Amino acid sequence: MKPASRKTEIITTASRLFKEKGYNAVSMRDIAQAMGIKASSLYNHISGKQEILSTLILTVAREFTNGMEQVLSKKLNSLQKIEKIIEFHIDITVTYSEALAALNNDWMHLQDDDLKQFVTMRDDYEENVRIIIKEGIKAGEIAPRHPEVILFSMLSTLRTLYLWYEKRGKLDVNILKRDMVAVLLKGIV
Amino acid sequence: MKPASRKTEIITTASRLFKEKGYNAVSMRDIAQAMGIKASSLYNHISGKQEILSTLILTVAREFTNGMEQVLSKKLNSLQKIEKIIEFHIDITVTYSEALAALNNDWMHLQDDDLKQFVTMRDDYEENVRIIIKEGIKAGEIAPRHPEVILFSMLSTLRTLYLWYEKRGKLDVNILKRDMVAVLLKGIV
DNA sequence: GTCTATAGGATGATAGAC
DNA sequence: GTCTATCATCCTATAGAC
Repeated sequence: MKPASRKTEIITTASRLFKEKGYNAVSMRDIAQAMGIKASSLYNHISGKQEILSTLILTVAREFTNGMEQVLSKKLNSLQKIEKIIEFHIDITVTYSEALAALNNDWMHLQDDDLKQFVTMRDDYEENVRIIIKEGIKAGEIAPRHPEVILFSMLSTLRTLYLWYEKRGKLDVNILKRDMVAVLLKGIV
Repeated sequence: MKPASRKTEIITTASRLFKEKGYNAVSMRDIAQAMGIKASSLYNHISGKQEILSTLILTVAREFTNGMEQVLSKKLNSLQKIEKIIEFHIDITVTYSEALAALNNDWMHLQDDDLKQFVTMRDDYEENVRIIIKEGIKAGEIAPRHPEVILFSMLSTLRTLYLWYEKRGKLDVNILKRDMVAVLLKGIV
């Protein structure tokens, strides 16, 4: 294991604590204590608490945006696109499971331009999934149900996967992808 | 509209603010200001901030427990039970949409016995759904996929419905129930 | 790169007047 | 039932010694 930079260490330590208690319930003293140093020492590596939050959230948000761009750039039908989306969601969840807690629960504590960037990325992302679902319904690949219900059901499952992945972490990622695609696409009946 | 008691007014005001920013980011001064009074006046009606949180969360948690008891008391097959669960989740979401934010995101800030009560109710609830799914698989009513994937997919969709219900609030509750049952049971294909 | 000390402000809660 | 005044504590962040 290569020794991570101090800044990286701060961010990963903070993300673990944010996941447990949320951004506002974790103090700079908490983060420092978990690292065995004093709160004031943190400021030698980061500009403040906000930098931790925006680094965490925007890094992962950009991963989602990249994943979506990859999917859109390929010649696939709607169902294949949705399968790919499910798969890269699972990949991102496995890689960034702690940061996803902050992204889901603490994004509203971002400030100014960071907040705007995040909201734009999130809305664009959602709109792209919405378009894919509507195209799929029009093409007869997806059942003609309310597109918003499909969109919501799919995204809420994928967005909260991080909460659940660790508990049942023994599950192989490929089995998870296969079963998740099956459950979301074909239901449980 | 009957004038709600001051205590009720505090709790509903707080729940709205908690939903926007989370328990720890909302101060007693914020709650008071939203009601047009001073923070110190709140303490004539409630014992403290913790009482607001535990009232909010435990009230809704008991609704879920009641709903589950109702379903378990009836002679239904597994699929019928799951349909009923989806339906009462939607009913609770419509009635308590703001409190559900606190239940989902701020339950870890409950203290002592309130925290224990909540965790017990949540775990019991989850275990009951798990048992129903496993029975359904055994009876051949539910597809033989990983029960934990089914459990998670269903509960994560239902638990975060509150986030989404208001945005698309025009949607009729009965249409929502019908489409949600269809999407969760039969998938989107 | 970490420390001690501390500034400057917000927070939950209480006491007591009206 | 609400107010003003206040306490004790916590918070983020900075200054400066080592």
